[in-house]
Amino acid sequence: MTAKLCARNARRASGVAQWRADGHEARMARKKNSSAEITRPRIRDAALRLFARHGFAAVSMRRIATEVGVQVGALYLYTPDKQSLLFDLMQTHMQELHAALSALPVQDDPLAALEQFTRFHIRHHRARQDAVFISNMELRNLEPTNFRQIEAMRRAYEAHLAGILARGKAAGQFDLPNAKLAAFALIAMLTGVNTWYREGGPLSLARVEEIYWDMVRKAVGAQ
Amino acid sequence: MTAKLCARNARRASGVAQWRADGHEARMARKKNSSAEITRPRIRDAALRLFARHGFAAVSMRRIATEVGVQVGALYLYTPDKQSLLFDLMQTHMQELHAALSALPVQDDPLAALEQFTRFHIRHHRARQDAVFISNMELRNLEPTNFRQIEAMRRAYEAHLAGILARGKAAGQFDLPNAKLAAFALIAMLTGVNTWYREGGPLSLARVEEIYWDMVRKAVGAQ
DNA sequence: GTCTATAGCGAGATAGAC
DNA sequence: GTCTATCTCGCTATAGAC
Repeated sequence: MTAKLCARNARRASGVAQWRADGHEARMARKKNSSAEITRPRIRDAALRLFARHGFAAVSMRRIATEVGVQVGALYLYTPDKQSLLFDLMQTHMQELHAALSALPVQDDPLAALEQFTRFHIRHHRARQDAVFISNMELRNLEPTNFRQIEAMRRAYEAHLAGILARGKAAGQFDLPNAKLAAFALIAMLTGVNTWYREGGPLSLARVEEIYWDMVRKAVGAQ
Repeated sequence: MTAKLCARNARRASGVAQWRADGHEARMARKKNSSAEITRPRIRDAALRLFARHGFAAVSMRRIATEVGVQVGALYLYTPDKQSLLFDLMQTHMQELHAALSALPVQDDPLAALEQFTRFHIRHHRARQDAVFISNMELRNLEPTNFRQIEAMRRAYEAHLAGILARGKAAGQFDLPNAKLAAFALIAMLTGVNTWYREGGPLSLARVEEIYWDMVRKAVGAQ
């Protein structure tokens, strides 16, 4: 009984601390709906991290709830079920990826477009390691309808790169046997950075970008 | 009751068929220990396929048993627990990978060695898609001791390629900023073939080998 | 909006009959 | 070597109090 009360108090205290960290006045935590506005992103953050670390099937709703600091029943105020939570995370990730890609300046020159894509891919994926990991690993845990939606967004992303490569090939700037395969190969190569790169290692991300861009440029036979 | 007997008979019949397929006389199925010699590999095969398709955490021992055609208790004659079954599959895969790599003829020329490695990697991994998938995806489900062993074998494989690249760089045959990163990049790229290649597609595996070797050769700045 | 409590199910693993 | 039966546990999801 005593232990349970202590846990509650600790949870509430950390909730207030979070509000302060977000730059709000502490008293705003009392406003209507304020706890929901806190809890929803905290559930998403906890699920993202736990799914990435242990895998969707290995993480229980109880564990997510514990991480957030609520009881398991409270999670179902924010998601109808566990599957929807996974789909929501993956869909949001893919939507952000496409939005960020669309926000890049248009490059008429295929070589400039390829360099921009290469650097963008490394930076964007590096900054979202957990979401990338989940989106690559948990496709098989999506129900068919959900799978098709995510898969379509993946294909569109690959097609974007394949388009750049095809343009460069048509213009005689790239020397490529097959633009589509090259797109697959390059994306696999670039996403692979996430498997070994660690903050604080011997190489800066800027240096990694240079090294990978060097390999990409050569691989497509540019110049 | 009737249904259960039917299932049993079907199981036994298929067991005998397996023996025939292996080139043994049908009556050898009666020999001492013969069922164990059948059941063990069938458990491994079923686990390999199910883990690859649905993920380690999502596959129950009951499901593996059903696939093999035995009751769940029988699995524990062959593995002390589920974790050991996963580790055994991954360890066997890595050991076979190293054995196959060691069996390749020695190539003094770095370019010849790189071409041999590229073609070997694509072919070997393509022929073992389920084991490769598991070995890449289920590392996080290994207990720490098991993880360290598998991880060491992975690093040794990467180091082999990095060694080829470093030799070629030292000899002035390759133009590379960083041999170790190039090894990571090339392995990610080559393993990626498994994510899209399907038997019966428009490209033969031999053609895929050519296309990827073309990209690898250019990426390392050979010649 | 969150809690407590629980329904209903399936998991991993083991014991003992045959 | 395999089966049947079972122990014990943890899971997803829901109901109803506050």
